[in-house]
Amino acid sequence: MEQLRNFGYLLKDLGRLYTRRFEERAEALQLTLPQCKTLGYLSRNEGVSQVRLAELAEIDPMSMVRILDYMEAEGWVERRADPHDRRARCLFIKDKARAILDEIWALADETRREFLADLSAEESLRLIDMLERIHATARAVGAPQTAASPAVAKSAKRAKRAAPASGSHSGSTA
Amino acid sequence: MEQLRNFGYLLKDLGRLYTRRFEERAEALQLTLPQCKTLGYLSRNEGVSQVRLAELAEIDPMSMVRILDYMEAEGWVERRADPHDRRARCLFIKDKARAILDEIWALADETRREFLADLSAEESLRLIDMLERIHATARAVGAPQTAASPAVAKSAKRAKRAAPASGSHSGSTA
DNA sequence: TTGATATAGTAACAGACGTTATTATATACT
DNA sequence: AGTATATAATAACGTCTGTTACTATATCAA
Repeated sequence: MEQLRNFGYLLKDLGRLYTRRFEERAEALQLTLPQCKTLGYLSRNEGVSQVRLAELAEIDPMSMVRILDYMEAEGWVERRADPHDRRARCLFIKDKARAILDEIWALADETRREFLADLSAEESLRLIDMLERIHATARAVGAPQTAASPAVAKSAKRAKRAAPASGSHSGSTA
Repeated sequence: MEQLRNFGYLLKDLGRLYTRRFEERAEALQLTLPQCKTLGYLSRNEGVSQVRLAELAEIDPMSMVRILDYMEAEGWVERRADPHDRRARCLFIKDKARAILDEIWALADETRREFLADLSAEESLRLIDMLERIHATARAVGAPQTAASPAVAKSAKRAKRAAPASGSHSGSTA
């Protein structure tokens, strides 16, 4: 009963640990997990726009901008103008990136294997299946204003919950 | 085979979605997930020091400082001087916090139930069991310099991977 | 056409989190 | 006692991620 309460933290922490471990392995490449993921999706969908790629990889478009900024600057990917839409860019991966795709898969495999070491092959599959089902549920719950909503817009402003850098928590702060 | 590669991202994203959902529910309290977790552990271990609480909750000590800074400023917890060690502080929760502990458990239960809605009770238990086993593995892997290591210290500096705020690849585009 | 609205991409800002360095005090060693 | 080392807490800093607002272009309606 007690550990049920830790469910959320378990997820959060596992994500953190996995990311850290993966990026530790990928240090020679100087690429983060989201960057690698982006490269993976792009390699199978060259020519797409940024929004499209963001959709495919389920990454926030603004984050995608930053990922691409870095990867373009480092010569992993290329942004070309879209001949049909002057707002859009078509994305391509460069040879430098193509050359390391296999290495990225290998790193991901290693890391996953390491994490799943205590589980049987069958358990691993069931685990991933369950995680995917939960993920589908979670995504549905998280974005409820897709279909029929009176366009009310949720505006509840979030107050700061972090302590100010320094100085204040003596004053009043609010 | 393909989805196996998403394992890490699945974890990361589930953690993100869970945290978001929980904090959405907890908005009236103005408490984040780590803050709630801290409160939970503190309620069962009043009088401990910050490092000890950080250990118990498996939260980085520096993060714990910030969590407590906020919660002290808001009147959820109290830091008292330790009579036996002038460096340390003894931590206590205040009545304001004690009054909402049950509410926090309820929020956590609701959120977890929501996420696990598509799984049978038995599956949920197995899932959590597997996640905990993975977590143990992951933590062991992540912190290998516990026992016998020649105190070499890992110093590999990480270069910046984020694109600089602006300026560099600007030139024409801006 | 002209005007309204949507969309692609981005800039600027804010919050959360991790890392390293610093200060005060405690403990161990000689 | 006197020096070295460890520890509790924190400050300062940097990166990552999310949010909001803005610009340029496209699409739709009259």
